[in-house]
Amino acid sequence: MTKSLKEQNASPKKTRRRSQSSHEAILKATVELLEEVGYVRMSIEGIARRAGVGKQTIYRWWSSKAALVMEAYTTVVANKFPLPNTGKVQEDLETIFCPLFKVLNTTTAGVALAGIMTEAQNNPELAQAFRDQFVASRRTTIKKILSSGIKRGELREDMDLECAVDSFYGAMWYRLLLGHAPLDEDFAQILIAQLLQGIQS
Amino acid sequence: MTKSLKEQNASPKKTRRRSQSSHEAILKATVELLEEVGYVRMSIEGIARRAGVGKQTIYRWWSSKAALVMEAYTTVVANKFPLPNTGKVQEDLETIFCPLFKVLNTTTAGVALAGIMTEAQNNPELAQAFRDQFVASRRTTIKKILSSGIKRGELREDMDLECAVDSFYGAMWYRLLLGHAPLDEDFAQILIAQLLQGIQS
Amino acid sequence: MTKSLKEQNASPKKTRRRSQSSHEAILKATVELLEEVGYVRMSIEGIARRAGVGKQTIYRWWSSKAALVMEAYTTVVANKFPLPNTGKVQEDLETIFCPLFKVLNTTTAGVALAGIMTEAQNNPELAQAFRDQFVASRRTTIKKILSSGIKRGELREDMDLECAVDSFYGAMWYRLLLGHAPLDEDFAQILIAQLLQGIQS
Amino acid sequence: MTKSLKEQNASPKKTRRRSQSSHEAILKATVELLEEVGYVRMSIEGIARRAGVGKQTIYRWWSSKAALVMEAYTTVVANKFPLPNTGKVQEDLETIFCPLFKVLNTTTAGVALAGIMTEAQNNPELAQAFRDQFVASRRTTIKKILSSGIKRGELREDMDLECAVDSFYGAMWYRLLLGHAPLDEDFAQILIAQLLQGIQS
DNA sequence: AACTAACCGAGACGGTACGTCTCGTCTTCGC
DNA sequence: GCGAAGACGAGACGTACCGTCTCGGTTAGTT
Repeated sequence: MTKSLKEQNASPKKTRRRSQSSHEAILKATVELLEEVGYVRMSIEGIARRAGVGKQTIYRWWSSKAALVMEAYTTVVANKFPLPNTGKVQEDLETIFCPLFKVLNTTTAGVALAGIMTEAQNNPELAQAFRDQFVASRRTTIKKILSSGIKRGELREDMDLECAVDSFYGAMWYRLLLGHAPLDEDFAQILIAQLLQGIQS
Repeated sequence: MTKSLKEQNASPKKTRRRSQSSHEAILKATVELLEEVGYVRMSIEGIARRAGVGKQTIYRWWSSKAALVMEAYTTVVANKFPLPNTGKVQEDLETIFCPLFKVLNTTTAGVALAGIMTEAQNNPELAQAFRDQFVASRRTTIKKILSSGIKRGELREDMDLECAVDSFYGAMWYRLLLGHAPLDEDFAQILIAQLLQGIQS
Repeated sequence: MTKSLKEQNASPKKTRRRSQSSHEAILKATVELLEEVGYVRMSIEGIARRAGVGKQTIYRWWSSKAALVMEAYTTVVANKFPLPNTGKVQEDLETIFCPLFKVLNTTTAGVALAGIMTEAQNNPELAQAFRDQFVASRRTTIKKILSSGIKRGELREDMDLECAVDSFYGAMWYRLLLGHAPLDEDFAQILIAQLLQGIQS
Repeated sequence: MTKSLKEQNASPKKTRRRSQSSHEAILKATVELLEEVGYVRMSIEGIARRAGVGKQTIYRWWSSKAALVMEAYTTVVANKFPLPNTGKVQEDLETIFCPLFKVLNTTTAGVALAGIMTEAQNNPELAQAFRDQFVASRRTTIKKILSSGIKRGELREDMDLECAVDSFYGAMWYRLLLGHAPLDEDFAQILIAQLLQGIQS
């Protein structure tokens, strides 16, 4: 995600273009530092130093630390979990959430996402971008699965889709941010089962 | 929440004690600034300035900005919602969550909680304190309600209590932090109904 | 006197250079504050505030408050009193010391020098710099005058040059620092006369 | 030197008097810390800590760090060098200055004196006390020796006493504070000889 | 082949806030 | 009522980064 969505410069400019090597060095340094020191301890100055790059080169292309992190992780996390949506609802959901929880649990992706959410609390522009570019597509995936389930008659017609999606992702974020209990595959299965069946006897 | 739990000095110490007026002025300034500028823009220096207090007096009694905010809001939010737990499960849950969502939605309490969660991402000590002193008691309340429901035969015996609690509070935090949809009383009711009944047809 | 003597970078560096206006504003603020509040009451923060400059800009170029004061006064006091050394010893010495005492007496130069000497007591690096860059050249001037006097036969061959110089400057510093008696031109004349002739009958 | 000269309470009050042991512990801690960390690095807080005494107990009886140091050293240095004044001027002066230079050179007395002089630059009250209670008596001693010399015909009648004293003590302080050359007994002898005879051929 | 932007690294700049330190005063309690 | 203990308001310390702003130097496309 670069500085602006309006970057699609209608007129393909004539002069020197963005340095590919700097771009990569910056993203690499970002990922490394995120692992090493965590989100808030990671500074733009530190990234520039590590990447062997001028600060301005970072500010030129990204609007904030979080935008940087978002670019670094968006593609990685994004396209790893393609849409199944072909079998039963429960299986489809497990196909999505089990590996997702595992990745958040065992890599720095969790810290990165938590960092973005953190910064979004005080950066409305980033919050918007995060919702639009990252969260929305993942929510849509779940909604499609649930919608298919409704069509197939597996799920109630009167259910609240948004609320259901919030239940899944809410529980995930809650454990990710609060850390009071493990965010593992077992949890994914129980969560899915329990929401599908309800807890009423 | 002061710096240590051991403050209940069984031996009433001999020297000058904590200044009551400073203590109050600091908490007051904290609440005011939180409303005015938000969590991250609020600085310890600013609080000290506003409270007419030396910085050291803040550092002496609180370990971080978040600890300060936590003390300022813990009591306020905490004891406003006493345990109902006398009727049906659904009613009890609504008695808890409807006013809670409303408060988070319409006052600065939501921003404050989000700030604490934010800082907890990089302050393990605070994270622990937040879980132990704030989150735990609220989770316990819900667990009691659900347990009573199980005893009364309203809820399944084989349900996962922790997972159920995560579903409720997870959805709440998710909307609080991400802000993609309103955290209102309607949402509380739908969330409760849907989790109780499940979404399966 | 900037942070290093090696600043005469034979290779004219490439990046943004030191801001001339900031440099001047800092020296100006230093001199002003020295007059207004005295050496120890003068703080780096205060200088930065007065000069409209970031603290880091001061720390970048000077290692201490004293180094700052030294730069501010070195040139001023230094080159005002060129070497006479052409007539009789007594006249030459008076040409040096009379205006020097007057300046120390009637301007803030005295306070500044006292401040440097003060800080030098606890800053060996500064003490060295002060001796090398400030004191030494003034002592050398006097030694040249006295040496010429010896060659011309005006002064004894067996005199101790160092000790003689200490007698002149020692008396000056003593009155400057202790303030028990005026450091004026009369004193300069008596001091010179008395040391030249001795006090023995 | 205690806080006030008016402390000689004509009416020996009935209530608790100054604690002798605290008084001594404070002076002892002062001397120790002066040796260990030097004048400016020594703080009132540190002295109180070392002496096992409340800060207020120090502030009650001394007006500043320098006043403390002055009391600690005044008696020590003061009465060690009794007035000779019985032989020839040169011998008398050497009897005074040789051991004095040696003490300043080889003990912490030099650092202590330098510290007092340092603080006096920014504490007029202390400066006055230092001149009156410490410097004056030492100057008087020298003046008496010189006066005797004049009476005996050893020294010129038209000499400037003040200026002569400044020459001796000035050179001493100059070497003590600047440290450009040793302040030893050889220097004392040369200084005395040279000032007595003059440097003119 | 020369021109000419834009981009690059480097890092100085005015600032804010950090968390620590010490100051000199104020308050409490025990002896 | 003195003295230890230490909390208090104050404010400077030196550091870390912020985001902006020059600097030359280095690339690419045009021309």
